[in-house]
Amino acid sequence: MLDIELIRNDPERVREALRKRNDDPALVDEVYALDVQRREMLQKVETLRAERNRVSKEIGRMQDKDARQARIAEMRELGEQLAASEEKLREIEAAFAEKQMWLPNLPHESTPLGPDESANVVVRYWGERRDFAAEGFEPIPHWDLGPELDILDFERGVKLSGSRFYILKGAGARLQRAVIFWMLDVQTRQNGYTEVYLPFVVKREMLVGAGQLPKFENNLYHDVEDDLWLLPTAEVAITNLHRDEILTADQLPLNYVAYTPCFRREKMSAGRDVRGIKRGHQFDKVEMYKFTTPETSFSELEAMVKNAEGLLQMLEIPYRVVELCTGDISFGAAKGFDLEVWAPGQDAWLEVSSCSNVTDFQARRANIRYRPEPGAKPQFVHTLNGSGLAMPRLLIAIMENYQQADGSIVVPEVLRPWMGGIDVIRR
RNA sequence: GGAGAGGUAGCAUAGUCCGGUCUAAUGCGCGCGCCUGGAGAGCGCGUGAGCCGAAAGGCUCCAUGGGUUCAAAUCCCAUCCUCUCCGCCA
Repeated sequence: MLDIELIRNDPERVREALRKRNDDPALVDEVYALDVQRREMLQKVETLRAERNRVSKEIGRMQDKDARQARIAEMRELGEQLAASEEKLREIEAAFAEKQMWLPNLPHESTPLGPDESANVVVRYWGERRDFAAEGFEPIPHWDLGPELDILDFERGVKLSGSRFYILKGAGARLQRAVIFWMLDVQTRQNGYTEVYLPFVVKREMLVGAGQLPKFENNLYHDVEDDLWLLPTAEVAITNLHRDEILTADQLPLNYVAYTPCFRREKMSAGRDVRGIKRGHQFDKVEMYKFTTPETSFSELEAMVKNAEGLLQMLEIPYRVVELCTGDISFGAAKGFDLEVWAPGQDAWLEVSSCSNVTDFQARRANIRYRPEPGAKPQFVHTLNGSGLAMPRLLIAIMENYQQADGSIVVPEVLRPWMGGIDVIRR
């Protein structure tokens, strides 16, 4: 959500932000017009309410029966007028609130300008890509490696739940568990995050607060009976942890890390990434999240990216860091970086992390504030989220980067304490 | 799931029976000041959030949503949540 003052005072700046995102700037004017209507009607309603309040108190003190009855009759009439105006105000406010929820965050000035992902900027590469030619074999993709090793089962996943579901088996399931446990340990012990275990379903308002609703409704799984929604990312739950709270400055920054499964319908991506486990309806993720002051959010974003990079460095998997352009940053983000790992079996870069500074966008929606100092007026916090890291893709990268000529997979050194003695996954 | 009790501004409580200076009180906490060599204690003052308005000022919020009424923390209905007991259960 944007500050309505900004739309009132500098609508052109907001229109420009939408253009940079490749969105239609007309939305700004619709919101603006509704705001004007809303304030007009609000003043009308409040004037009537003030009158009613004043006279009602008077009636309470009146002794003269007839005069009292006359006043009551007057107020009865005023009450009807008021009810009609209130009804109109409710309608306008609902329309205003809904429209406003479709406005994305303003991109930060440092975010590169561009219409889509082709304008993203690779800011650095890390690690040497393995020279398979020199080793004398062709790397194969995980969708061949996995079934061959009997650690990945596509058919039975589809049997249970339909397309885009799969089964991890034996050392494959264990490897995923090892990666998750290891990442949580690094995040909590070395990077200063507090682990939280969260509900995997949340109420509708939480999705609105985090920015997934109303715009991305078609990507979410939803239990109609109880109006509970499956998390598309832990970010949704963590954002709302401090909903409607006023934090103190010395509590910030708050750093959270959570492991959750994530559920996405992916209807928009039908036909994309159909091979393998890169894009499924269910995946596991360890998510980093920060609540910060406005002054520190951009430096905290850098720190968060470094935290995610550290994991890949310890795993010794080559990756690159991509600075997202205005047309590719997420709906709520002002600035964002993706981490992409090298997947030699497919000769492709896979996104395993996206780190965003959402500034006060979610904080406004979820009403998360802090008091800069005792007695000061509450202000919105800044929030940041980033994967640290996302599962099946990291698993893909491990499988494909650590594969050997005989089709076995070496377990990365750092994961071995969780692998129960398995150093090499072989048939 | 059943029975009972409850949800009031950071926390704890009063107010609800019987609608009207409740414009929501009190204690704790917190902030500022006095006092002190310094701190504590003590004393004094202050202290919810949001919205509209150029300002004066006004409006909203007593779990949530409806309703009754000139007027609702207070009365009525529904829902949610918490606690106690019972039942069931991993």
